[in-house]
Amino acid sequence: MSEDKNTAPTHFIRQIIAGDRNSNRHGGRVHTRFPPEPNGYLHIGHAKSICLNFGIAAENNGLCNLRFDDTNPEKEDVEYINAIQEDIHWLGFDWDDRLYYASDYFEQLYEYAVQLIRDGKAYVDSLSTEQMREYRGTLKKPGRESPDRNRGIEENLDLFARMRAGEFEEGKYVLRAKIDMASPNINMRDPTIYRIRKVRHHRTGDSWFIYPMYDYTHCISDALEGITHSLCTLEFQDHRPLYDWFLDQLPVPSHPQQIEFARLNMNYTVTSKRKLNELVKDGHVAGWDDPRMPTIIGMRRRGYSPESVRDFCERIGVTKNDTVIDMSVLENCVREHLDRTTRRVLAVLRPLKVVITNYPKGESEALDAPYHPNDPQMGSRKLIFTREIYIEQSDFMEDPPKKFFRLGPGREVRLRYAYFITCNEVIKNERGEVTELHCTYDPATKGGNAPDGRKVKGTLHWVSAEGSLDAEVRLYDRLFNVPSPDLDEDWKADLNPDSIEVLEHVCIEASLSKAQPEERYQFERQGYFCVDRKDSEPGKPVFNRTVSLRDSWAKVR
RNA sequence: UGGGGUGUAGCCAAGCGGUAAGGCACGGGGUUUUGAUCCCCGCAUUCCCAGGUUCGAAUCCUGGCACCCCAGCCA
Repeated sequence: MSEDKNTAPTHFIRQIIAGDRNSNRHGGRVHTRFPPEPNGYLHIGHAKSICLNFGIAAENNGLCNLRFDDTNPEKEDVEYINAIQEDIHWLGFDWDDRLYYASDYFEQLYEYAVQLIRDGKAYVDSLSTEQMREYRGTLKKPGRESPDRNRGIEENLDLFARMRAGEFEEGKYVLRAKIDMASPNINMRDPTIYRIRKVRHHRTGDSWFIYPMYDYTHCISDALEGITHSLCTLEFQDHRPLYDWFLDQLPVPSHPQQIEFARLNMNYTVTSKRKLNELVKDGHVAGWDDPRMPTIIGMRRRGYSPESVRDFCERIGVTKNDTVIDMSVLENCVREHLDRTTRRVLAVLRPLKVVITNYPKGESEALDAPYHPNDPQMGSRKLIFTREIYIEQSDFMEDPPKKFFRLGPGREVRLRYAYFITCNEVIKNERGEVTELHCTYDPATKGGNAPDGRKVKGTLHWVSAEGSLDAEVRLYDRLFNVPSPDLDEDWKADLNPDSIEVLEHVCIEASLSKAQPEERYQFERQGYFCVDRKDSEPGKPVFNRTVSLRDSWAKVR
């Protein structure tokens, strides 16, 4: 988080709440809720809502509930209920003992519905879906009243009870609120509040044959929980009159205020549960936690820190504007946090053997290497230097172009924290591929400093060829706590940079480098989350040694 | 004349009648044992447009224009 905010960051919701506390509205309380439907995994868009809801509550000494909006059993599953809770915790928020389910209120909701019927404010309708659409009118033309609209109260009561009892097939009847078929707001044209669904519910099992609709359920759930500020996205603005209508008709314990804000859109990123679901179901990705996914768990696997995501949500602000956040904002948050919190290690992914010809055979020495270039507090570890080492293949060019700063024939570079070395001989195989380099080192440059003050343009990562490579690479596992392949057997094969596992290792360090967008992205294809690396032009090497975040992202197949 | 929203830089975003914050991106320079980090400097005479009110307008008024959302027995 950027704690150096000199000006108090603000947005219209914070202002509204400050005003409400000031005027003692809701008794000065602030109580929010995060209400996901358990029909998929949480993504970056939800993170915005989570940070907003839990954040607003914390800032105002209030509370934030977690409530599963589980009114549509057809799409929902316990798998999601568990995953969602883990994701919220990972992000750093907690609802204490305030975990609720809309389904907890089914009985109460039913009683309220009966009350609406008694009051003549709801009726059982037998119109089919198609008929109802027809009767609803259009955006510009008012709707017509259903023939069932004036059914007697007793008959409505009887029918509704029998709907609950499961006497009717799906679609036979619905319960509708009796409001205004001519309303310019289509949501007010006698919205459906209960439908018959003979589907097993993940929590209530087979005890219900009817399920309440969102509009009816959400406002009442909020009211029952004593929510003061019900924050939701812009598309629900038109539903607010309905939200208020239900609460005005019923003897609910409180009347929360609904406040809408714009949902998050990010370029190159799909924030649609439906589409993400499709990617998983159709096998385009390995799962919800595939590192390419913009899900919380996907970002987590990529090595993003929760602090970064929270910072991102703070930086993008909260407004009613339709916006598309540039991905670079998120990436900057990740880089910024990782840069100051992660320990560095040296790594070689595609090894090229280097023999230090003037280094005594069989000898080795331990060199001190700090874990962070700018933070001595992080300590250091010893690197074992030997006659044979590996460097990154891309750190050597036999015929280097002018802007290439690294190793080449006759060139001198620094091995980080070790010595200056000069390349004297290039060994090739039958196919003409470089397989080994013969270099000499300057013993006077131990630690990487030249006593005579001479400079080198490049500083290379390296790793001893004698066993310590594993040790150094393995540091990633311990440092970043991510699963990794077994590097013992054949580390060369396992270090295939096209594999997701390596990607995860690389991501950490990778996140620290910037990249040119043009080089990195290809765009969303057909609305899918599908980002590929645009191949760099043949013969035009990419000099930035650190694999970039976006490269990594794209390299996964 | 359906209804509901929104227009401040390439992308976000403060601003709430007193003379355009900040971040990302970008460009230039410096430090550097990661081509990283870090540090400087630059980046809207103008706020969708046009009128009006005012000593003074991004802020108030009038009229336009553009974009987004709504016709599930989804949420």
